[in-house]
Amino acid sequence: MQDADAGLTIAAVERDTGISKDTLRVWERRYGFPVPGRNPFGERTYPSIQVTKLRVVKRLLDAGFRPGRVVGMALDELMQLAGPDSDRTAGAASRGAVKSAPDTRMFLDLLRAHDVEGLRRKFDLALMHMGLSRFVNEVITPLNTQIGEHWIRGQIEVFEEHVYTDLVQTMLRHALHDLAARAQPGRPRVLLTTLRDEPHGLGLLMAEVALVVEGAQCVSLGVQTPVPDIVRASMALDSDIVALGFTACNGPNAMLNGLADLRAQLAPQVELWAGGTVAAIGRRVVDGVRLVPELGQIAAELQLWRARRL
Amino acid sequence: MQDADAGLTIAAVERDTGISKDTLRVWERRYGFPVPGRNPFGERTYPSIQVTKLRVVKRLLDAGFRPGRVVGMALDELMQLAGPDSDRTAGAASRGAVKSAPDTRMFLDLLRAHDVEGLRRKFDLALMHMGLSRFVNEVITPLNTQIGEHWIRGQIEVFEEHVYTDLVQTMLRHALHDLAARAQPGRPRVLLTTLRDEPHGLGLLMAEVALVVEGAQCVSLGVQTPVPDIVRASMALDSDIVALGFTACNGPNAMLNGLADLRAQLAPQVELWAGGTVAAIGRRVVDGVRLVPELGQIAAELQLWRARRL
DNA sequence: TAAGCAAATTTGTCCAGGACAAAAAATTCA
DNA sequence: TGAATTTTTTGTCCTGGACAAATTTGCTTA
Repeated sequence: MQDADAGLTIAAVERDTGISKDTLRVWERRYGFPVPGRNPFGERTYPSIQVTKLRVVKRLLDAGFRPGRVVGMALDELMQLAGPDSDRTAGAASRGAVKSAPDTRMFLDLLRAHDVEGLRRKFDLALMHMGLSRFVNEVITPLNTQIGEHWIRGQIEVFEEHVYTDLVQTMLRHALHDLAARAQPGRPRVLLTTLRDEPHGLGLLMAEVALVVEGAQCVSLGVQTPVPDIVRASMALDSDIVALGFTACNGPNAMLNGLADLRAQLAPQVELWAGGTVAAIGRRVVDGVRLVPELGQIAAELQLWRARRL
Repeated sequence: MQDADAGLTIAAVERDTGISKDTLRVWERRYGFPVPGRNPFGERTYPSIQVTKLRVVKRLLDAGFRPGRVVGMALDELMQLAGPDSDRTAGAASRGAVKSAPDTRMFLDLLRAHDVEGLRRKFDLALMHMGLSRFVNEVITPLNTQIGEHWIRGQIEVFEEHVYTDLVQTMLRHALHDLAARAQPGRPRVLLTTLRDEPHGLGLLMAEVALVVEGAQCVSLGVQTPVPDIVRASMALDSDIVALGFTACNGPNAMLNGLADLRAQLAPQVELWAGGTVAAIGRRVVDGVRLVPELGQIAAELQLWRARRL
């Protein structure tokens, strides 16, 4: 029965936005936003309108903007900023949007109409019709790109994105299970995971599919494995390749440090592959790390690996 | 290059244990534990042995002990306290551990021998042999419990737990996909997810299986959905029930606040169910929230719901 | 012009130690 | 014995200062 204007506590805002209490207080001190009210005990209470704005700000930060530039702006300015391709995102985004199959549109429409059952059926149909590889390359990959762009601009609901991710995950794992049942023990043995601060696992799953289809033997640790544990796993499982997934949502430095750390601790004969949105890495090359930015390259890379092994 | 004894930062410990920075500092001040070292910048660095103890302490707190009693104890005393069913935990724990099929042992051995392929095959075999419901109830549930206990005591590698989670997730999603293909549109419509600071999705997946088997129509948002987005989703998808998953990894207060928030914002006719390790909640009851601590209760709860609807 | 390097700025996280409400335990009283 | 009160425990919030790491800016050199 709480009043809409009662406002959220700082802990609630941290939960809702993912911005830490420390950061919320320091923004208030430095940028004059947010400006919460106070309850009778002197504790901050954030009106929901400010929380909304905080959510938009957070999205822009994840897209590469800096707080000093955006925290002070008005809400509608922020929306506008997220709209057209802004200088920061232009590089990665427009290059990815090459050509989306015409029917991508249909899947998106179903998602936005919240017809989950329909979407599920259409996915099944498409998979059956196209086969796994083409399904991943021609449906899922372009959909990911489009949804990513909508996400940046706040043109898609958080929960819509969640529904999509969960659905696709089920599709891919279903396929993986069937493939694994038929798999022959073979090389290379690939260990898949993401670093500690990378919570997105869809790309990883897609990579696993691509690898298994090509006859590699995969073990996935899921997301967010600390570096020392990746090292231990690669030893225990005797892997030939450690494949890491990345997205744009974390600063490039976190990536680079993690990669360098891992490379240093990994046995030298174990290869380290980095996939996903590694555009940011492209500039500064890390020694001993193979970049595989596109799913399509995985087959070729595997052939190269096998050739190298002869 | 990092030393094993370098120690974790306070933020890392918060992530690992679920104990907030504020609480960690105040324990140090009040109980003299933990006693982190300091790095050259005066920042706390927690040796991993202390983090291990903190994990055990956290477990005991969630089971109902009070900090004043346990924070000062030695590690082996704590283990002893945590090991056998202690007075406090007797209720919830022993009921869950009813009888672990003798072959639970076998799965664990395969996992700890890092025989991923073997584990996968044995899982498949067991599923085929027992059927989905029994597989979940008699294999996965006890395995989860056992792995959870090993985990607390540091008797299992992080990556082993990751392998297990990924494997089970694939098994369950494979089954869910097959079920969904055959599903009839029906009631209730259930929306599944976890709150923002709950990253564990296995329990949620198991609940989804249990619900779908009983003829409910499920949409899962995966893990870590912010409260406002859960509300929007439940409206957009016209759900009858919102089901949240919990584990012990977050403080009971975070849960309770999140639940209360959500209940207040959700349409009144939508039921709110909380499942998983809700032992901590049991004491303080939240109005308008149904507690479903055991998977086995889901079928009965659904019957009740259907009866209520007549 | 581009590239390398140093200085300045931005930004998130940490710290200390005080305060206080809510929950739990202990005590008192009927 | 049980209900009502007081005391203790405990988590979270507060202020405002500090600082390293990351980034940008300005300057110099090939």
